[in-house]
Amino acid sequence: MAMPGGVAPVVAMRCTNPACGATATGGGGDWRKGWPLRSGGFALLCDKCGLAYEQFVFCDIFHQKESGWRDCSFCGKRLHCGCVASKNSYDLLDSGGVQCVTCMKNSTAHSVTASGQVVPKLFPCQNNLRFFGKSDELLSGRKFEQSPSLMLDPRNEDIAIVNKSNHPFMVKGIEAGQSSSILRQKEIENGARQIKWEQPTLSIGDMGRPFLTRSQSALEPPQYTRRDDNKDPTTDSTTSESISEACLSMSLGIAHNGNRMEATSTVERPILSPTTAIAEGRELTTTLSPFQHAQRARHFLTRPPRVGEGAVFDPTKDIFPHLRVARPPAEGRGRNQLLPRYWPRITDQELQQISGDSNSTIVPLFEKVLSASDAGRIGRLVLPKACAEAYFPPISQPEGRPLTIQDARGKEWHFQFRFWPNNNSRMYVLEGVTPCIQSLQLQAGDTVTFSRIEPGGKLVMGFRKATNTVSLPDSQISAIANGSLLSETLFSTANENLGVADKFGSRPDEGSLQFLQKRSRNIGSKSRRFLMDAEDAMELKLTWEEAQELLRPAPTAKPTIVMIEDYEFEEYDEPPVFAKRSIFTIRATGEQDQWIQCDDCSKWRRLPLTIIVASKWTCTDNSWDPKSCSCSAPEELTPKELQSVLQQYEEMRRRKGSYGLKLNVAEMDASSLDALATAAVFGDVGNQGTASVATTTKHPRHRPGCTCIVCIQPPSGKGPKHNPACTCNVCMTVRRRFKTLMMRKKQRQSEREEAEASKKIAWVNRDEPEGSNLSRSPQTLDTTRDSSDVTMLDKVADMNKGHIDLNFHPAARDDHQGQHGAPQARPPPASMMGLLEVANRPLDNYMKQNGLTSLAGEQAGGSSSTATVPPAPVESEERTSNEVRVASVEREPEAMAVDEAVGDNQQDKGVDDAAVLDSVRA
DNA sequence: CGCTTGCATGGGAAA
DNA sequence: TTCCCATGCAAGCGC
Repeated sequence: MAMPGGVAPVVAMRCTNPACGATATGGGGDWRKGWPLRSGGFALLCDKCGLAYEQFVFCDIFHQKESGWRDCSFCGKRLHCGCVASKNSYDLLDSGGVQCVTCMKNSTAHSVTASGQVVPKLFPCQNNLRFFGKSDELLSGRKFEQSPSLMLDPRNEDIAIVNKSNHPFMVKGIEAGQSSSILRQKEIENGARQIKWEQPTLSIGDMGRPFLTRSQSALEPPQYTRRDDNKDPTTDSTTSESISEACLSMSLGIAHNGNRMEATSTVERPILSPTTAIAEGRELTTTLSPFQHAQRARHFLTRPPRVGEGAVFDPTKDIFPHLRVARPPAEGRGRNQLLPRYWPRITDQELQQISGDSNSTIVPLFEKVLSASDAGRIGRLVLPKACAEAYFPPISQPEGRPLTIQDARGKEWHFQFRFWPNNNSRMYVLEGVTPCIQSLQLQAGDTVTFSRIEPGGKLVMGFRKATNTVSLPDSQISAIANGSLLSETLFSTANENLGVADKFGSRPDEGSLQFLQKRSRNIGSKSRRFLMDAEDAMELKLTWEEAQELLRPAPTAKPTIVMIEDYEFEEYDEPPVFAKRSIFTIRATGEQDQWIQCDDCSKWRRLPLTIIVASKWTCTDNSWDPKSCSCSAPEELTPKELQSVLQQYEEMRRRKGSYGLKLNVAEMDASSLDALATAAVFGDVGNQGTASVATTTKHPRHRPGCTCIVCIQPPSGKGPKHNPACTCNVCMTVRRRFKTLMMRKKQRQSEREEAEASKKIAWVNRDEPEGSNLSRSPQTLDTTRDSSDVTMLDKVADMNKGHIDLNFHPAARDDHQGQHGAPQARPPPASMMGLLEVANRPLDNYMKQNGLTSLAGEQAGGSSSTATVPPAPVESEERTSNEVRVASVEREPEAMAVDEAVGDNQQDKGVDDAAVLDSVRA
């Protein structure tokens, strides 16, 4: 395209940060989106200046992002962020910063630099004329005298050309391909968003301010003036117009141009590039939310929009019908506008599935992520007040009215729609949802969507299992905010491994999802309103296991010992720190090492156990071993050893992951102690191998290797602080459950005693001398299992299925022994840490080495089992790693049994831990 | 004793 | 500061 004035532009991008001003030609820089420009689009920042966008985070119309406050660039007045945007308490400045309302009145003839320097208004501007950069420099011309530059707004693809006369002018749609490709590449490289710029129906800048530019053409004088100065008098009745209102006027204006009034969003479809709308959805909702249009324009509208006719804003429909984008509800009569987290995210495919082949159309109303109480047995689903009042029949009495809602399969569910008076307000609930929830197998974290079929107005509900999503465009910020996606993101890795599909009404891998949802519940519910950037979400693509591997107690943290149910726990006041992943190994001597990989040469170096290394570590940081403080130094481990260690490490992680994923929710309750059992397993392994991987699930407040109950629970940040006499609900429930279990156990045992009376002799013949179980060495266990062992293992397998067979108890064997000998006194109750001492010698060694209080030792006095257990033998070092691995695999069911058994044991210290261990190790 | 029901409470998001 | 809403909790009820 010929450039105006015949100037051959040099494509260059200039950092909009006045403090930086770096210019890159040809895309050599690394650019990112900066602060929003009042005229739409965003400033352009280079990586050189290192200016994070978050530093300029501001509140948009929907308050999706807040940073608390900003200072007026003129007077320094502190402007509190948030609602001030919609109240027009400040105005955005293209050079960054904001301008308070007072200064706005005085600044019509000014422009301003970010530093607060007031400069005269820059230049007469034609349509779409825009300036990015330091206005003072532009005026002085010192930067642009020598070479004309193009400054590109990454969103707008509008190019401001500055020629020697310092008159920038905008060229739309040209060179954008070249320049935007740079940005596109950078965006993709950064992984922040998968933005596709290929199909700009209009320029991207128009996407960000879809109607502004076009209307500016019609409405604005050819000047670079404040938006507020160019209000459409027919629609702007107030002196303080927000961006959205400006957009409203634009949309209506376009609606007048031939589209139906109702279809404010229909109007947008041909305007918006779907891909861009997705990518820039946040800005889209900021500047031009159809829902906001609907809200604001409600009094203009005479008919509700019809989804099936394309009335509902659906930026993905044309090209990405399968993408899930939060759609603002098409309508709403509620006084309050619907929060984005309730915006339905129904794909067209799902809409099609609901409506079937009929001519009916679906109006997505809202959705809600089920909370624990929603999905619980109580059968009440709390409805967002605004949604209930907007979309459900009005009710005046707390008793409410019956409501029939059809699910996607056509089945009708009858609920009671009612409310409770609550703080001079109402709390709306759907009662009787349990059958529906159970039928659809919904759980906390899943999402229920509510829609309406038109004509007829019948309510329909769909559901969506909490699952992973593909790339996370900004437009789904609202979805992130609603928590489900957060949890989805958090556990996306596991989900991806499972190949979980997200289908409307489908049933993806339920067991795994249950696991994930169970685990994500605590996070999701608490983080429901958390707000993250897509980048943050990317960063959080970790499983809990992975996250915990990176969490360590702060080096300076001193734990305080608290007693809970007679067990000692370490409590750290300081938050955990993120550490580089390391591998702990145990030698045959019991000595443990920490291995860490150099980020430069990838060699593994030995570190002291107590060292916590930050995210990046190289050999040169190895001040503990002068021989290995250089990348040129040879690796201490032989390749074979290294391979063995890494294999075990990966195997451990893999098996641990798959093990967890196989469990259902109920099992997970008990198996949260898997680390304990796994540690026990590998503790044996450690005795058998040359260098074994010491596994642990690290709680952020505890040291590596700690296997106490706190460590093996998610890092909630709040450790148990219950005392033995605690009468809180949890403790009472736990005790009650234990009591029930014990009663059932006794009942079953008495029943089975009769049934098994005929088998006594056979069992007697098979029984071994007292204490044989505990006195066995691990290798004996592996190699000399007799049939009774097999039987026991079968029972262990049953336990692994989630059924805690309380009859399977060494006490039963004792009973058998008692049949042919003197009745034996029941072993004194052992502690969980007694189990640990038996099964986890190396870890205990580790704890001692690290000066940790030996919980096992604390409990050993009262545990006969620990007293009778000989030290785990050290196996020959000739044993290969493969053998070690096999041994660990064989013992995995036992570990799982320990999970269950110990899990129950926690409920009451009186449980016969030693007996459980007997049975597990038998 | 367990379940249901109705209300209270408190954290946190929104205004 | 207001208000939403997830959840706790106690009273009532039925088995």
